[in-house]
This record gives sequence, C-alpha cells and structure tokens, in this order.
Amino acid sequence: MTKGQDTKERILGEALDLASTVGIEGLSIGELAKATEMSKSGLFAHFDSKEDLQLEVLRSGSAHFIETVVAPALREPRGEPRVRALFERWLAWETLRTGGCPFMAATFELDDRPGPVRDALVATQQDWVDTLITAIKIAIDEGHFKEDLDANQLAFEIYGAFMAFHLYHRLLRDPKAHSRATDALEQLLSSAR
Amino acid sequence: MTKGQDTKERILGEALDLASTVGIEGLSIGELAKATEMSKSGLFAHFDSKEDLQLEVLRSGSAHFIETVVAPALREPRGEPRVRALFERWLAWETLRTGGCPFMAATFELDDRPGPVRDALVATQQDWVDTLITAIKIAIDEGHFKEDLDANQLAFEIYGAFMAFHLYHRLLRDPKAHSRATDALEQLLSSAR
DNA sequence: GACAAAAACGAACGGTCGTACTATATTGAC
DNA sequence: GTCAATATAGTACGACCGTTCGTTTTTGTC
Repeated sequence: MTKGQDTKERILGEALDLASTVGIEGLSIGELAKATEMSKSGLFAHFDSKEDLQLEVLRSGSAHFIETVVAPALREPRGEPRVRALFERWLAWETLRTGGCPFMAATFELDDRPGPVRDALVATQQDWVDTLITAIKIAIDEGHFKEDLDANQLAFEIYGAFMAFHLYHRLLRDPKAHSRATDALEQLLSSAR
Repeated sequence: MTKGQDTKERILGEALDLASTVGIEGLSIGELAKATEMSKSGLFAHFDSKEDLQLEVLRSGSAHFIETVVAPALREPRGEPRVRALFERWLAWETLRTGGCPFMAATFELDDRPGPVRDALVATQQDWVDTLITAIKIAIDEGHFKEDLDANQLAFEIYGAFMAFHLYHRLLRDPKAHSRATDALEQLLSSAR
C-alpha cells in the first residue's frame, strides 16, 4: 500500500461520509478538501474528474457495504436466520454513518439523471436486491418459507420496510422507527412461513 | 388574481417540476429562470431569498398534493375503500411529475440538514402520515379492520410499500413496480382485516 | 392618453464550482 | 545521500451561484 493509495482511501472514506449528508451530487471538491485537510488540487490529483470521484465513492461504499452487511450475514445459517441477519445488519448500517445510508441518498438524487454514475448505482442496488432474493429462495429450499412464496415480492416488501425506517428515523426522528421496522419484518416473515 | 400572483404561481409550478428531478436544494435560480423564460432578477423579485423560494415550493406542492390525492380520496366511502383510494392516488401522483414525487426527493436531501425548509418538510410529511393513520382508524371503527390493529404500524408499512415502489419504478425501472406495490398493499390490507 | 404602481430586466458583486497548469515537497530505491 | 518518481500545493480560468441595485417596460386607474 503506497502513500498515494492510502490517502486516496482516506479521501474516499471521508467522501462517503460527506455524501451521506449532502448527497453524491452535492459533494464538492472544495468541501471534501477541507474535510480531509488537503488542498483542492492535491486532492483532485487522485481523480480524473468529479464523475470519476463519484464512481469511486460508489465503488468503495459498495465494498464497505458488502464487508459490513453482506459478508457477516452470509456466515449465518442458511434460511430464515440469514434473511433476518441481512435485515438487521442493514438497519445497523443505516445508523452507522452521519447521514444514513449513502445509497439511499444517491437513489433519490440520481433516479432521474442519466449517466455512468446512475448506471453504477443501479447495478449496486440490483446486486443488493438479488442478494436478498437469493437468501429468500434459500429459505424456501430449507423449508422455512412456504413453497409458493414469491421471493421477488418479499424482497420488495423488505426493501419497503427499510426505506420506511429511513424516513421515520432520519426525517421524522421517530424513536419508534427501529421497532416499527423490526415489527414489519416479523410480520413479513410470519406470512412467508 | 393580479399579474404578479399569476406569474408567481407559474414559477412555483415549474419549480416543483424541476425540484422533482434535481431536488429542492439543487434547484437554482438561474435554471428556473431559463425554464420559465424569465430573467434571473425578474424571477427573484418574487421571493425574499432562495430559502423563501424553497418554502414556497413546498407549500404549493403540499397544496397540490392535497388537491389531487387527499381531497378526492376523502370523497370515497369511509373505511377500507378510502385507505385503498389514498394509496392508489398516491401512486398516481408519483408518476404524475417528471421526476416523481418531489417530497420523496426532498426527504432524502434534507433529512440531515437542519433549518426552516427541513422543518416545513417534516410538518408536511407528518400531516400525510396522520392522514393515513386517521383513515386506517376509521376503517377499524367501521369494522373493516380488526379491533386490535396498530394503525401507526400499518401506516408505516404502507409508506414502505410506496417508497419501495419509488425505488423500483424510478431507479430500477422495473415494469412490475406498480403491480408489486398494489400486491404489497393487498397483503397488508388482508392481514389488517 | 397621462401617470403612478407593479413587474420584469440588465449588469454587476463576491463566492464557489470543476478543472488545468506549473511548481514545490515528500517519498522510496539504489 | 542522490535522484527519479510520486504526491501535494499554489494559482488561475471561465462558468454559475445567490443577491443587490438602478433602469426600463408593462399594467391598471383616472
């Protein structure tokens, strides 16, 4: 790990945190330079363009997500426990960063702005949905969920529970947000059985 | 209705549309002036500041929401039909504007930025949640939903279904988004009965 | 049609944006 | 310790930001 790679990673870490509050579009080179205590030009030398920076932020954020949410959950037993673990770690991930899940922020920023950054985000989100679907299908195979369950539909509903959690927690500052989210999951799981 | 009020309303209409794609923070006076084919200064004369503009956008958006979603649904019969109508019109509202529901975009932009604009948004969203809760409680009174139903929890889950719809529709461009959302609602309603 | 009020415009301000270029520090291999 | 490579800083650029101000056009009333 050279010095350059090291600072670049430090930059991306800070960028991810910043992007979680001001968004990936609102993220500016100047502000990021202040946050990392670097000169604007010194920081910019690590990237080809702002778009490149955004793509790298998504990439590194995605790697971090897999590391802290997906990988540990995949170590849980196959079936319902794993689905539950995915959801719980997802919620924890949400409260990890200053401004919540950076992908949520990016989703609503980029949904109507075509380009490579949006494409990268779509790929990331689709991967995550696929991860959920796979875990659900395994739970069906294991006999934890009923045979005729629509895995895609359940993934949709689980995603909904998470997003409602984001709204209640981040915007409305509802202290019951977390329990509402877990209750919602339990409800979904019990009708999946 | 004087000329000034008239153009101001035109501006706000255009602003709401623009904000639905670039966000309420990303909304710039210059771009809005281009969209309305006015001069920057001529347009700005209608507002005290950008923050004032943002507040007015929220206010006018909220009025429009009540007009096209809430009011017609309240004309539906009390109970489950009204809950259903609220959700359906909410979905329709989402697909009405170029960039989807402007409040969703604003929610994820402002959730971590304190200030009057955030406060106004919170009030709007809370009002809407309360509207949902009230409709659900009426459905309980009417005997459509079970006596011990947690109305707040159901509102949370309905909100989740809507937000997942936004994600699948706007970002993932999933053609099944709408049917998944209505399926999710049906599931929720049937376990509420 | 005159005239005051209201509305829209044009130009300019200080700042910040993303980006280019050149120069100075800092690093790591010999 | 030397020296090239790497990494950071400095400065400047045109563009756009939100905002101000003075001027011009349009409006409605008498």
